[in-house]
Amino acid sequence: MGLVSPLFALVDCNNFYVSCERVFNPRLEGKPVIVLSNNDGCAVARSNEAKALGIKMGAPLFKIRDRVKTHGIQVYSSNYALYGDMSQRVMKTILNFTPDIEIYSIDEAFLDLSHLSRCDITAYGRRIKATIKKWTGIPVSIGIAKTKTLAKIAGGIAKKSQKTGGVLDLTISPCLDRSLALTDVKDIWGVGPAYSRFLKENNINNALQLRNVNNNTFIKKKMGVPGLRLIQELQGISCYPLEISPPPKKGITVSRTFKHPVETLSEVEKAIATFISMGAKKLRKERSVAGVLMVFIMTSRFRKGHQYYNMGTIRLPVPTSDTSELMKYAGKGLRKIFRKGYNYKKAGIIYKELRPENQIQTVFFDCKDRNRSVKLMQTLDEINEKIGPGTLKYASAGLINDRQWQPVSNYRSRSYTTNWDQLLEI
DNA sequence: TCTGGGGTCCTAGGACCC
DNA sequence: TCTGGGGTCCTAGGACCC
Repeated sequence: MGLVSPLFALVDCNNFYVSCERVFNPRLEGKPVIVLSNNDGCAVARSNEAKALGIKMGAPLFKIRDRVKTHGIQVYSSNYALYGDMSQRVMKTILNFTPDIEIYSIDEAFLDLSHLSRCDITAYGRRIKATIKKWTGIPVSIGIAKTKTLAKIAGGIAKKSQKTGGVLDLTISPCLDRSLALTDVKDIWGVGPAYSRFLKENNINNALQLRNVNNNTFIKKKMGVPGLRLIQELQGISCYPLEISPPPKKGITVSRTFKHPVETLSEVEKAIATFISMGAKKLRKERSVAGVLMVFIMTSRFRKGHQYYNMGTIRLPVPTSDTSELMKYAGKGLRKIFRKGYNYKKAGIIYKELRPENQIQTVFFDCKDRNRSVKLMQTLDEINEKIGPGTLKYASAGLINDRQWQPVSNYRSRSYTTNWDQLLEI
């Protein structure tokens, strides 16, 4: 530690969701393809061809229907079972090269390459890229640099520039400055719309200009401590180390936008009950219990006029991951915030103050039989694991066909890799 | 009548990420 | 008509305490 100066690589899957669909449907190669968010709402992944047609990230499907039609854009509902499984395959492939990997998101990983001999770094990157493509079918770009922020910039250029062949090492300085000058501030990791506007108002337009800023207090005032770290990272001083084992989660959220607005308390109750159950399952998978439960409901933020948003917070007497107990409290919370006369478009639950399940302190007057509840939940999870999700559930979540709020996905591909009934046919 | 200052904790909101 | 979901961190301001 500390003897070797750090060297990071960022492995970033290209248009990940689209690439996953292409692995199992090669006819999509070379065609414009988009993958939609929940409820087939917005485009959340676009192939290069779709980007070239001007389809923006997050564009609502109903606004791009005409282009979809005229250009024959291939449309897919998101298939998270497939993407999650493909992600695992990519990460396992990387682990064949080094154990020092931080899985940063479903389609990105940081690698620590500090201990590698510096002369053949780019060749090493190319081997990783070729192996991932060969073993999983997923194309990736790789950026290499002294800090994570610089590796992100390198990866961004590697993805766009044909010349790099998908791998760019920015440790060599003339190349570094040129790349920074070519990087718009809005494309820097950690710079969003607000900071981008602020920087441009002050004539800081690219990453090189930001790196060379000498008035730190003015940055600190507007962008806080993260702003200062950002500049350091651009200067090659690493502020964000590799995090090999992920820190424990601080909260678990389950929320959905309803395709059709929901008016009645009983409909919202069913949705909330379902979210409680989904979230409780996640809690148990993490071997955690929640100390605080929050319930929220809201009307559409795109609608003019009467809006309503509210959140109910409930401190649980004893932290728990028991579905029926959580449902009881969620119902109370919901009834506190529910108002008649609104069209609700979205609702959700949040579990907070998570802690390991083996650290619960019971209160003296706790009358619930906790051992029995733990056994019941284990049985429930096992049955749903074996026979299929949703085999056993609580009646309060509603029966399959009376859920008006339930999501739609009209363009779903099959779960090629995770469901025996949906394997690829040849 | 004159009425301090420092510390902690909590929460809401803003900013960012994918 | 139709507009995603799940996270993190930081900061400012209020409540409260001594």
